[in-house]
Amino acid sequence: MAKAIPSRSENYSEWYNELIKRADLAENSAVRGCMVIKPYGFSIWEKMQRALDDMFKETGHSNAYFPLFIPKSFLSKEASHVEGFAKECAVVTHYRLKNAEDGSGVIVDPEAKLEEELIVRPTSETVIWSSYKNWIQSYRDLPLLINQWANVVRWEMRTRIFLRTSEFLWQEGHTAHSTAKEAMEETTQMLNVYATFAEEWMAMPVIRGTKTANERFAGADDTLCIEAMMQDGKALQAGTSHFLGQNFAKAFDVKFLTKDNQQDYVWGTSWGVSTRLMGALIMAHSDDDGLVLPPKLAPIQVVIIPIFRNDEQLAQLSEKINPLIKELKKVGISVKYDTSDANKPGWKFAEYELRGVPVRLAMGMRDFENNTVEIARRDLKTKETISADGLVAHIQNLLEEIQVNIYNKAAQFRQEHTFRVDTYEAFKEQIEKGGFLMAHWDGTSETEEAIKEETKATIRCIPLDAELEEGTCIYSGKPSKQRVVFARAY
RNA sequence: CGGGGUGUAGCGCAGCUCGGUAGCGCGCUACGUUCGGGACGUAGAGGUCGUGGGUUCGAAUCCCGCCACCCCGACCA
Repeated sequence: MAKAIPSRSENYSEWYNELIKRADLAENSAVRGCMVIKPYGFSIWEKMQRALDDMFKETGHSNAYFPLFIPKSFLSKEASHVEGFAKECAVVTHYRLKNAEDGSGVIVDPEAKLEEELIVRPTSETVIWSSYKNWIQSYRDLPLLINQWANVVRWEMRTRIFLRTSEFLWQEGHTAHSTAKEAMEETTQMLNVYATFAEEWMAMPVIRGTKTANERFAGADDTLCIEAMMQDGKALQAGTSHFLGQNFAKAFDVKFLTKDNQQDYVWGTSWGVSTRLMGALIMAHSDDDGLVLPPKLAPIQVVIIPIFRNDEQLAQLSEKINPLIKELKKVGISVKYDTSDANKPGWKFAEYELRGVPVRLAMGMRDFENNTVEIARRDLKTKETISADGLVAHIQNLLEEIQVNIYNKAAQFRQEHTFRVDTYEAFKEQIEKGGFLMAHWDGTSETEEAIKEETKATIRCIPLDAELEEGTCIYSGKPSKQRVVFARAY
């Protein structure tokens, strides 16, 4: 029974939703806009967490945990921050339920109203800086380099599983420094950590850039980001790193004594990536047959499928396969040996393809006698029969090759869908076909707004590594010194 | 918040126009035959038809209300 998922070209968002369901990554929950991340999906997230967490530790950060609830008064201390988040906050007003008198169930106990309402964190700058005030006295306490893994809630009007859910999981780094320069360096460093993670682990090329004032984080002086291209040509912001200046230090009165005994406000950064990366991973590589996972993040890197008619045959095959599994595990490769007789091999082939397992081995009696094994790779959907000798090294190489190949494929796709446009006419025509549009912009919010209004495209970022080039703004004709990245975005 | 759609077995759906005691496919259970690209046979199990009310001898079906979810837009990571 070939139960194909909808194709990308037919209906991209249906393909995305159906793939998530069928690959057993996640499902919608009883609560609108929230998701249940299922074990297979969560194990991918755990792999992401592990890799990122190691990188944070290597760059000197420590994990801590701050509370889910934020006193309402905290949120109003930093003016632009409130403005950015006020519209999407969940508010706790009561602390008790009781049985309804008419027996219709439980109701909120009106007697149990909170003195001060609590906000479910949309992000934690405010609680964290209120703690930092007590933690920091002198330049000797700096830099303070903290990260937390947490859930946050942003009451979104329209949600999309993994990409924009009302509750999501993320990490948020919050650091404090004695100089602006050092804080800016931290901001850049963490952006580079994200870019490295995206490219080396997720096999997803990204553009590093600066956000325009319109797209900047509420409360930041500067926001850096990595932007990736999805297979429908839309942009996805995959991570952000903010230079907070002294904004939160001033709002929460976080001062320190400098070496020469002067009081000064500390300089801050914050940076985060979320379960949105799961959406990015799916949309960057997967195809009409299902998920395609980079080996470095695949929960199962190799699946082994025995082809047998009876228990004796399975036992024979297992005699060969079990030692192989041991060897693979010894070199750190995760293996699944699917001996279930509930489904036929063909069913299993399709199932593991749907789940994006990078390498599949199949061994039947024919192979057993010839000392061979059939090896198939998910990224290219090719297979060959090879000798069972030296398999471990072969698989190691193959996994590395697949990791590189899917990166290259994504990079090539991005290159083929990136266009330099020099007139607004060309811009409007090309934006309908999707992709990144490299165009000159006069640097004003008005122009950006107008283009967004007319074309739904936004400036994804001002690339950090772009060459300077004199030109004129496609919209206003005013002078511009470099091209910026325009795209329609998730 | 606007526009569209959907709620019937675990999942996907038909039945509703024209009211008569609920059906198909997948999945599930048992047994047998199968097993190198989503097998087949036989026998089973499984449903307050989203919810509240109304009309009627009788409602999944007709009428009124409510709720939930999905998709498309406006807001955002």
